[in-house]
Amino acid sequence: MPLSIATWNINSVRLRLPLVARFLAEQQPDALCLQETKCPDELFPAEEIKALGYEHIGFHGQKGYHGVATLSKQPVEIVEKREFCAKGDSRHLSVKIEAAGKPILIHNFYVPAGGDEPDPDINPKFRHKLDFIEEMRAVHADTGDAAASILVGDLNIAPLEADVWSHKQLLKVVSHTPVETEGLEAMRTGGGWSDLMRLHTPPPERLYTWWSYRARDWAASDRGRRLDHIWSSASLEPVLRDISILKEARGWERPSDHVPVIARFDID
DNA sequence: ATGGTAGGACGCCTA
Repeated sequence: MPLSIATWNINSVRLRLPLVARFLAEQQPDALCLQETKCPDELFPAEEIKALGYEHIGFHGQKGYHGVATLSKQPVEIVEKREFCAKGDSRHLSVKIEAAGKPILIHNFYVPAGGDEPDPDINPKFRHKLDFIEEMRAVHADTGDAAASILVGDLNIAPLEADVWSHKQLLKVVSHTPVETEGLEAMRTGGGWSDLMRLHTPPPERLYTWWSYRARDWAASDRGRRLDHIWSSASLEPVLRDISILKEARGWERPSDHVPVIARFDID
C-alpha cells in the first residue's frame, strides 16, 4: 500500500494556512509534519485543517517561537513531546501511524538555528544547537515496538557539500560548519538512520529546501541549502518509491523560506 | 564587506 509523508517548515501556520490548504489539496500526503508553527496549542487552527481532510492532528506549540505539528488523514497516536536541553522549547513531536497493518513511528523535529556566530564559547545559541544534536543521539531508528521509524524536520544543517550553493563560502556559516555537519552525520549513522533524500538523489547533484528571504531574487541567485530532511530506519529503504522537493512553493504568494519535501513509499 | 527580509507581537528577539 502507498504511504506518503511530507515535511515543511511553514514559518507561522496561522499566517500560511492557505498555503497548507493548497499543498494538501495538490499533493495529498498521508501525513504532513510542520515546523515553526509559531502558535500556542490553544490557538492551533485544528478545525480548519480537519476540514481539509486531515482529521488527526498532533501539535506541540508555544507562543511566538518554534512549534511542531503533525497532520494525518488516518488516526495517529501521540507518542511523545520530548523536551531537549531542558529549555522548555516545543521542538519535537513523535506520533505512531499504521500502514499495511504495521505501526510506524514518525519523529518531527525543529532543530535550533544556532544564531550567526559559529563559536559555542561566545554564542549560547550555537552551543544550544550543538547540545541539541548531541541529545538527539538518544533517538534511534530501531527502538520501541514500531515496525519502522521515520525522522523528518527542519534540522537546520546542510550536511554535504552538494547540500549548499557554495561549500567553500559556507564553511564558516552556521548550518554548514564542520562541527555541525559532522555532528549531525555521526548522530544519523549512530542512530541507524538512512538519509532518504540522498539515497534517492546522491551527490554531486545539488539539493536545496531553503532559500533566504534576504536575496533580491531567490530563484535567480539560487543560493539554497538543504536544511530539511527525511530519514528512516533501514527497513524502509527498499520500499522508498520517490522523494520530491516542491521547489515551486518558494514562489507562492507570501511563501515560507522553506519548501515541502515529500517521501512516497510502497509498504509491503 | 555588508546588509538584505520575514513573523510575532508591539519593542526587539529570532530566523
